[in-house]
Amino acid sequence: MGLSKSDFFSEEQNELAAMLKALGHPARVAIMQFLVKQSSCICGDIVDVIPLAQPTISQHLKELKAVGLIQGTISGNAICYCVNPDKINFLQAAIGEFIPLNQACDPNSSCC
Amino acid sequence: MGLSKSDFFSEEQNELAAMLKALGHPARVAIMQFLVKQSSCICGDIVDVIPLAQPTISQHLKELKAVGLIQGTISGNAICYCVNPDKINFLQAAIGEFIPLNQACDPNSSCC
DNA sequence: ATTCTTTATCGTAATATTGCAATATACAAA
DNA sequence: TTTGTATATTGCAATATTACGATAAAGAAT
Repeated sequence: MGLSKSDFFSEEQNELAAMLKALGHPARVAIMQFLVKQSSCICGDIVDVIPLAQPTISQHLKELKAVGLIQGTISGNAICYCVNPDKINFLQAAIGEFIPLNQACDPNSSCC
Repeated sequence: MGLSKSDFFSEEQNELAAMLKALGHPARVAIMQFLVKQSSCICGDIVDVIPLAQPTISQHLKELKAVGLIQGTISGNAICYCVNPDKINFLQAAIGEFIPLNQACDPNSSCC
């Protein structure tokens, strides 16, 4: 159906999935990397760095903003985007929970 | 177009995005959480835990397997899935790089 | 006021994803 | 060999995503 049965899953599962999904596109990964590299939020030149049309970039930024991974504030003419470290920390911790602490069989064993 | 211009982006960007995308669905998040909770790869009962039809679960497992996040080995009749900690570690490190080290403006400043 | 610059929105075509019923495959058990 | 159990594949309908041209909106600069 193309629609996930998000009603069943928990709030946490849905939010985590939404954030991961937002990052699950090379253009958005590239945007994040660029913003971090700037180490400041003097922005507006993302379009020059990524070979996608301006409306497309705007759309990708919107998606990253929607899940809180980046923030944008109006600065006169331009808009100033920067990464929200809190969300990244949350993501990193959530991913860390996917590491099995005491996995009974290691990936090289006969089982896995 | 629905097709990302993945030719432009680097191998790393594409691979990272693919892994994040694979996790970007609540059902697949739930599968990962279940596999980790098992702390062993005695599997086969994922279908009982997640309210999706067996072919749908199989498809989700296939996607997680395709990016290497999980591994499955045939164990007689059933198939034994378990998490690949290496890939999780890779992901966690990659996400960590999204944290701005010396961001010139903090999210509460006038800028961001 | 007009023009330029920057970002957002709308509309839309191409493609991808999600979900499942039906069916296939593969091994185990009887 | 037949039956049962576990997983995969196929086919398809519903929906979502991606990309971009055209256009709008909003402030800056002249």
